[in-house]
Amino acid sequence: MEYTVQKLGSLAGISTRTLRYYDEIGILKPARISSSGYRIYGQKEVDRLQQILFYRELGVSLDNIKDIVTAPSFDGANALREHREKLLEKREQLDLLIANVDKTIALAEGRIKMSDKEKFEGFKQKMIDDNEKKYGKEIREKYGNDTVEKSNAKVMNMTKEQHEEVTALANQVTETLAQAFATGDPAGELAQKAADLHKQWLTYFWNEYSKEAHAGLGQMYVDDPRFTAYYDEKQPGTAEFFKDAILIYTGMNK
Amino acid sequence: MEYTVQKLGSLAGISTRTLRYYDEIGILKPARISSSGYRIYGQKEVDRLQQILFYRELGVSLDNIKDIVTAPSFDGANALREHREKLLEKREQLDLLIANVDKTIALAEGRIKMSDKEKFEGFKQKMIDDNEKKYGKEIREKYGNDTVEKSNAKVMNMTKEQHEEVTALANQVTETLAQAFATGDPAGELAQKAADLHKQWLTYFWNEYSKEAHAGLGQMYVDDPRFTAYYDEKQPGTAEFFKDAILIYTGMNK
DNA sequence: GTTGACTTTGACGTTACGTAAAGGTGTATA
DNA sequence: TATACACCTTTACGTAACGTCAAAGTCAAC
Repeated sequence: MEYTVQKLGSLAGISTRTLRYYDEIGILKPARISSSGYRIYGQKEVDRLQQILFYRELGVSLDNIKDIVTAPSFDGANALREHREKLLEKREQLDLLIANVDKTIALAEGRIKMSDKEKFEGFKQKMIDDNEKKYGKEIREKYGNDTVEKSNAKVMNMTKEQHEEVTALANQVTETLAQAFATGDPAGELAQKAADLHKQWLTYFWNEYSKEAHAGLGQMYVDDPRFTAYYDEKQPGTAEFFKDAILIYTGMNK
Repeated sequence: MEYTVQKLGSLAGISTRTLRYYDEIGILKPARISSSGYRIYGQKEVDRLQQILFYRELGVSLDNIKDIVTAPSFDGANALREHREKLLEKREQLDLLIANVDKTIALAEGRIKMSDKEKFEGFKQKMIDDNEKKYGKEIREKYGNDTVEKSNAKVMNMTKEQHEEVTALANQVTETLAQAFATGDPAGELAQKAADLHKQWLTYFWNEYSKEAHAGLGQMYVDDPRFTAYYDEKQPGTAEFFKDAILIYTGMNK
């Protein structure tokens, strides 16, 4: 399939001027020029434009995009995976912002108070950078959880301290579970510790704890696809593993 | 609390030049000018800057932001709610992009094929607009679910058709449940229909269906805070209601 | 009283295009 | 065959939201 500027433009949702500009700065040159001087784009160019728009969406400068897509060692699949990572980060940033808006609405309605510093949380990339320095890459996963928990805290009307404890516990569960999964033994010390942390976490939400309900929840982690996806995101099989660990922990594994 | 340019700048994560620019275009003027000509900002200015950055984050031009925040009839709380709506939309757009990246990775690995048109899905606001026209506002909720299901489909290695069926079913469950909740009767026709649709949905993921497991899952929707938050998002109490409906449906309500 | 970190007002530079001007091309229709 | 009209071209200036100097005044501390 061959495209002129307008055809490619409307396909990709961008202006013809943009395509000419991309030609000008050498980021996307047409496959060939027709006898009358028209720009003609082909399959390769379509794919490349897709790449360019991906990165543009992320806020990467065209200059940098140029480096990325023209690098001879350009590994498409790998670049996409990195790209995906960045999109996920951006979504987390967005979640923070949304949480901030929720808070601000509550503030406007006089339900809570906010410090000046808090008012800018979510805007600042800085915050995330700081966390990255402290905890390294895995903080991203945590932040995802954090955001989820934050929204839960809202539903649960938790105090700030309670919420922090709960978040810390949830992180510990995730970490311990990941370590435990590496051992492969659901009856092992780590797996049992994960189950115990999970119990502690649950007591924040349950009025009374029972082994049966805990075991049931473990089973559910395998039965409900949403949960399976949640736990298996990093390591497929984690949900199943966790279920086994909880069944052993609660003594319901007969 | 009073702030100079740098103090306010570092608080909000922006440059001093930006603050001076905002003064210049009349979007954020300092509370007063010190005897030596320094810009001094107060509480009102902090709050206003927060508003400005909110809208900036959304991609609103400073010109439009000016109209928004200087309007005498400016309803802060309402503006925030609209803002929140837009952020949620933006997140959905992001989810689309992520889905697209996932697809493209699959493409790169030769697992699927994609049309040129599909390659630009997620970039184009147009698509979302089209859907809005067709289905109205509630599409947003659906899209949220859709995205969730999409990621699950990936985990489950579904075919495209299966995925579509599952998504449709999930939407029906949500809709029927919402209608049923309005009746207030978990034993009523609508609630029982929701439970039945939920069963159908589950059979896509479960190898064998049992009333006990289904009832257990219903109970879990109340016990696990993440699920409660999920179902209660639109209407608090929905999770509890759904649990009751499922217990009645499965005959396990004794 | 002199650093050094702060502030001020210009003023020009930058990115990623938008927009208009002036003109050539392709093809359907009168 | 003319002409209408939607397409294409290059050239060039305009723009938004700042970044980045430069030159000069201010403030607190040693």
